[in-house]
Amino acid sequence: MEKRQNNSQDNEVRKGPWTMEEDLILINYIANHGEGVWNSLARSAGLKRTGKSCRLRWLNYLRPDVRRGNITAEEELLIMELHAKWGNRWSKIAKHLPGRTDNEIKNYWRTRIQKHLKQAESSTSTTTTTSRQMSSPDQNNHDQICASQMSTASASTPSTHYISSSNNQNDPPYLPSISSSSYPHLDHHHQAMEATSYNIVPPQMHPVTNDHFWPTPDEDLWAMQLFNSYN
DNA sequence: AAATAGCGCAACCGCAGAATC
DNA sequence: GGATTCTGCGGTTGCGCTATT
Repeated sequence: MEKRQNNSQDNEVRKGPWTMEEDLILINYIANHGEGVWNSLARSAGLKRTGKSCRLRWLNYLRPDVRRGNITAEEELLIMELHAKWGNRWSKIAKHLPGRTDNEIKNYWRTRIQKHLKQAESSTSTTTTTSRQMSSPDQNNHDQICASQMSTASASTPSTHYISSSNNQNDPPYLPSISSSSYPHLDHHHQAMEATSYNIVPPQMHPVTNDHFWPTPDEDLWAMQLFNSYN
């Protein structure tokens, strides 16, 4: 079936890194109208981006409950555990790691865990498992590797069940957490800003994750505060 | 100090399934 | 019921930063 390109691609469509102005437009628009219907959102907001691009930017980067900063040991364990169970179902795995995005987990897996597994493999195994299986994992082999890694990891790390996973699978736990390191990631791209310029209620320490978070779950408020802080 | 390699991550792409017309 | 559009997912790429030579 021939798929037509999105309407928002009919005109000139911007690609590449998002600018501060684009971020602000998107944040402000979502604060006022909510998210969803991304193609029309992109058009209505006046963004020269595809709906897909807007969605990705929002979900992976701008959303107020996105947790930034290092993956903790507990999170890593959980990722390995869930990956052993489900394979590369990153979005499914991400639902059990509040504030982490599927993209982040996927990247983390590919850049860190896979590397560690590879190293462990090369030091402990001279047999049949090939590096190709790691770079393009066959699911069964992959799960076996993960499972063996899990047993190793569990031996050295207390097998705590991290994060209060929601009882309801369809209702992922909401932690309105923004780690303090989310400042630098914005600064990195938008040099004009400094953390102190946000003028937002200071973050508190989350009792479970030991991460910083804002006590209000009000995303719109967060977005509006952020928006106002630019002006 | 310059060149290069490696790494991390944001963003893009293609595809499949769902939703809508 | 078929065509079209939208959404979400997993895989991949490319760029910027850092470490190493």
